[in-house]
Amino acid sequence: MSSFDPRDFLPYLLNRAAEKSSAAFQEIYKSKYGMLRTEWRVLFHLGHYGSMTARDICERGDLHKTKVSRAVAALETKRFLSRERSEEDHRFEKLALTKKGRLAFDDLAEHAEAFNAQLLQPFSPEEADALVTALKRLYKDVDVA
Amino acid sequence: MSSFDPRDFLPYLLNRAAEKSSAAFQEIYKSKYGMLRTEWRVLFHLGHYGSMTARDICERGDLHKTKVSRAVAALETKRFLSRERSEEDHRFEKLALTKKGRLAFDDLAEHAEAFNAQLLQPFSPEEADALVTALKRLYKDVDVA
DNA sequence: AGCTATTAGTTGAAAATGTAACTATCAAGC
DNA sequence: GCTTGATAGTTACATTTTCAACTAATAGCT
Repeated sequence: MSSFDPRDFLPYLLNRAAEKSSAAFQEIYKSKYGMLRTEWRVLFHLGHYGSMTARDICERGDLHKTKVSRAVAALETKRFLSRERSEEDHRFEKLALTKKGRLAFDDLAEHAEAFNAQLLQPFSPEEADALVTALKRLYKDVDVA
Repeated sequence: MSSFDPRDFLPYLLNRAAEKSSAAFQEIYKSKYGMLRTEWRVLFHLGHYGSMTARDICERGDLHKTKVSRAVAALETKRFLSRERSEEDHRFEKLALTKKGRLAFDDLAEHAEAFNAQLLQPFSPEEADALVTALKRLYKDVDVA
């Protein structure tokens, strides 16, 4: 038929690659730690950047606050993180990984790095770099009124 | 903290870009035709490749059959497509766009192409090409046991 | 022909997500 | 110090998605 191929449609290509790679990696944190996607993301942010508030995670991770709220609650129940109300401003709560959370993060971060490397393996360093840069740029530029 | 940055994690970068670009484009088919994401995808496949079965759409579009089943039902209700049982094999049904469906597709395909071009605008033709190729390759390579 | 395995597609229940409304706390202006 | 408005986070409800079980039809083996 006519027109341009749906399989060259960027949102479609992105979704496909995102979904498949996320699903593949999910196997790991799901089977080892019973985590959901959002929980894994929250864990990763806390592990990498250290203690912060839910709001920070929303911003940094581009996650909706309800998602984060639920993920935090779940992670707390499973004892991967703990909360502490801020003294100065009682609306905030500082989130921090527990020892268990830290261990899980250390383990998963290694897996993540290896997984990432594996994904990028077919590409040259320059290609890999270009891809990452392009994805970031794409994200930034989307307003497209 | 330590380890590699969660924001360089490819599944995350992909998800982010996918979600944002899909959401942006969704505005169009949602407001104009009241379609959902999966419905739009089904429409696009049928419009571009012509009549086919639900199964074909699943394969080509990498969509789960329940998603397609429901999207097809919804599109049929809205009179964007019609079904016809195959004579030879009664398990199959051939799906085809109605006139209304065809009009919607023609319109949306134009929008899609423009949207795609806009997404790729910040990139040089070579970069754009490299990106598309990389996304396809990425998708293909993911098994990563 | 008759039994078993596959395949196309649907459906129901459980899980996840998104939207919007809500609570609680703080800030600012008056 | 009181009112209005913002902000952090939660919750309720509707919509979607996923998973697994299901129907219906065909294929293949004996």
